[in-house]
Amino acid sequence: MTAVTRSPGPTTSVDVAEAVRAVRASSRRRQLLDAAVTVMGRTGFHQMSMQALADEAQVSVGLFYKYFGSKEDILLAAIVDILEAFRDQLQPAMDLAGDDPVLQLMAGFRRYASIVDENRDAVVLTYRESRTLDAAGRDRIKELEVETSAPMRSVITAGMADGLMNEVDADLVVFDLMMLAHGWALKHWHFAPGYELDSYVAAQLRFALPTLLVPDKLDEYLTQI
Amino acid sequence: MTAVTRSPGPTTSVDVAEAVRAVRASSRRRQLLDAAVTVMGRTGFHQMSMQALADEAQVSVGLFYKYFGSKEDILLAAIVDILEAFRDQLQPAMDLAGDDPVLQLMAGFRRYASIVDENRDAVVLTYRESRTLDAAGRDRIKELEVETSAPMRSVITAGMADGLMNEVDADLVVFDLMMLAHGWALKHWHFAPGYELDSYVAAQLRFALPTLLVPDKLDEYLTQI
Amino acid sequence: MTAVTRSPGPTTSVDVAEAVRAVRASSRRRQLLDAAVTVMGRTGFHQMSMQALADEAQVSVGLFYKYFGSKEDILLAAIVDILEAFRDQLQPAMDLAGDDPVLQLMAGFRRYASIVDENRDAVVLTYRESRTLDAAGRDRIKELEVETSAPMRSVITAGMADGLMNEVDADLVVFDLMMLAHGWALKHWHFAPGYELDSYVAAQLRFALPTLLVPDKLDEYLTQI
Amino acid sequence: MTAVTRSPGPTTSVDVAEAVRAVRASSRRRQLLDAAVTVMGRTGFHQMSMQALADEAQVSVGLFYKYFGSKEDILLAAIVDILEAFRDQLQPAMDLAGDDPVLQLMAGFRRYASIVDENRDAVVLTYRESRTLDAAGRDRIKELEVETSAPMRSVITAGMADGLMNEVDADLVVFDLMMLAHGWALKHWHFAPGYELDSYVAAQLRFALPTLLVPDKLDEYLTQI
DNA sequence: CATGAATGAGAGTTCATTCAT
DNA sequence: TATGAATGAACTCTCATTCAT
Repeated sequence: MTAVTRSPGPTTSVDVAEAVRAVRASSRRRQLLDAAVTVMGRTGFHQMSMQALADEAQVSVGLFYKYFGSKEDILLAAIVDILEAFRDQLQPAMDLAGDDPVLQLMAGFRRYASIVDENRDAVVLTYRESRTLDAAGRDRIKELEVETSAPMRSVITAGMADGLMNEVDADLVVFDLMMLAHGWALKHWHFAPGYELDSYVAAQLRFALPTLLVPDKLDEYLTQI
Repeated sequence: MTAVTRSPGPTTSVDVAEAVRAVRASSRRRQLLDAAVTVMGRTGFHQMSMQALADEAQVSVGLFYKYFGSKEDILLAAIVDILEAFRDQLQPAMDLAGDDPVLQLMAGFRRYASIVDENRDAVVLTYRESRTLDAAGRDRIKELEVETSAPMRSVITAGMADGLMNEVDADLVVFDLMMLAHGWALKHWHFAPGYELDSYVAAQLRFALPTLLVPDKLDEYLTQI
Repeated sequence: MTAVTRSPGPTTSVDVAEAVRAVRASSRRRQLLDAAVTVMGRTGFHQMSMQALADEAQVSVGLFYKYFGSKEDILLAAIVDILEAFRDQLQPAMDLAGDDPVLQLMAGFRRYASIVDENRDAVVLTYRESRTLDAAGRDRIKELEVETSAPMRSVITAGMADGLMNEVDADLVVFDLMMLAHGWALKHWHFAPGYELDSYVAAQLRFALPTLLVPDKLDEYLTQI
Repeated sequence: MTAVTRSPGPTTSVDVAEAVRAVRASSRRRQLLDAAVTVMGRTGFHQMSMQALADEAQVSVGLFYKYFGSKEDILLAAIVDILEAFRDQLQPAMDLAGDDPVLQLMAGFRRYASIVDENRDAVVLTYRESRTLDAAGRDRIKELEVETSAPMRSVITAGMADGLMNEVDADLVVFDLMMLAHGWALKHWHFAPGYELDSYVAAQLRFALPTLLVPDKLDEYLTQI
């Protein structure tokens, strides 16, 4: 399962051999990281032995130590990976929604939730294991989370400036939206029987939009959910 | 720190000596559990060694094994402890708020959030370590969480029946409210600089009430937050 | 094999229970250290696995880590142990030889060599493994070696002052004597077939004394070897 | 650092290309061996990883396995290398000293010490790591050491036969001289601050010659040191 | 009721060695 | 000839658990 959708990056291959090696190395890294997320999702970080991890990835234990400095490094890499996906994919998805701040916000939330859905294990991981990391790792995570929240926050600020949205605490609203999206992973045991991702997103938008929109605008958007 | 406010329980003290012993035993248990929550809050369950735990509680390692069957038992006890506090204290707090379902809901959320505040370590623990438990333990947790949600769910159902509240997905709303309350513990690093518990509760109520109330009722309640 | 002869130390047992525990602990430490020297003598420090060590000492691996911080600590303790034996037992042995500096020196060398003989493994260890230690450990060793050399150096200085001995480089002579004594352990494979400890000591004294004594005094002492 | 001065060996170059290859191979071998001695001198055999060794030699790990069968083989080769230098260079150096057995012995000791000086790391290695080798390797070392001692032993025997030297245990004296020369490497931390190689050699000759020479001959040679 | 010395299985990590390129 | 990615056995060290006192 290679859930994290990553941007390919420009390959200005000066040296072919080196490029090939780099690609192979990078795909190796992905393979290892994916295996790690899978196993951690199944058993948790601490219960995961390096041997079990190696078995899952179908490589030797030692190989992990060529790509990561330590077991904890693997955890950090896995968490940073998913958080970067959030950060990098939110703005583009919102841009596609046109100029309307409300529609942009809705698109942002929808994309956010779908990334959560594609990486449920990894999202749970960010909650479960961030305290496992050292201070530097934790700071990196918090930083990424704040960066991720930026596009949705600015669109709310813009909406308020335009008079489209009520005066709210934009920062709080954004973190609430992110938490509700995380809920799809965190409380999946509870929601999965009754919801699909789409219906969950729709329900949460119906929950959250009323605080943002004046009554007469609300209906207009609710029908578009 | 004995954060969990627990109901005293009926003391049918037939034999004084036995009662004293029971109390001491129970206070011992509390002492040990409090120490466990403290250490786990600091380092996490897996990083906590039984020796460190014994040092924190100022007793020997062996003593823990008189009160708990295993290290994992301690974790389960600590988590169940906090979840029982939620379950047992929500209804009473809501009863004190009178008959108005909206005011009851607000009181319930407020009480929920204040328990979260008093047991931030333990709440984070429920997110971090529930996967550590075996299936039976996890089921117990889920069960308690569902039980806890009952009072708030019924009051919303009642509010909708009375026409006081909009038609919403009551279950989803309750879980959302609980998640937002948990947010005070989970994202404390983000919210603590800008919020006190009271202002956090007020802000979240302003966020959540619009979805529940018809516009003309909304203002009336918002002023009471 | 408990080769290192150690001074018992005063036991002002205020608290009997504690004293008993202390004694037991100290004898444990000796037991573990003796096992370590034995195994290291057999296989060398790096080839010695902690499991093999535990097997030799007939205890569990974990127990070693209650008494020593790390494998390297065991090595340092073993080396320091033997070097302290040299340092502590040389002066007393020399004092027993009376006032004559030459006789004192001979007694010192004889005692030094007999400690070497009783701790051949440990002596070889000091040569083989001192580079294994960290800088602090190596410094401790050098310090002890210099301290050990003090009694023999002063007796030579005294002998020269009295006119009993020729003018020599006292420090060099002492280090030479120590190296020749070490030779009994280091080159045991070569000397053992032809020498007993006593004859080795005698031969080395015959080798070393001529440089120290004027010809007419020499014969007098050589007959006493 | 190519400290070991090695005899070129007979180059019966039938085929030039092959000779070139052989030379290159042999210089490769030297390069690898020198790197090994350097790293081992710095860190010890066991602490030296093949990767560190390859880095030092600026080649790949795999290449070492073209020239040596195993890591232990490298150690053996390094030790044998230095011991062969001793064995091969002692007799020629002594021959240059003329016919006088005493002067020959002095020249032998001086050469021996200077080889020690040029290969301090390697000499320490022979003490530190010989136990690391298997029985066959250890036997090879002992054999070489005995072979090395031969020229000095025969010159002493000759000296005694000529009546130039006192009756001594020739074998013991030679081993003592070698140990004292080794001391320049083994106790370099102690002697280096006060001695140069030359003054160390001189001091040790003043220490050792009195046992060999009758008093009236002694002065004559001491002035030539 | 309370202790803490002792256990030993299992963890993360390293590294000599191989082999396809 | 030379590389270095990959292996996996073996290592040191930790720590939950027990039990004699």
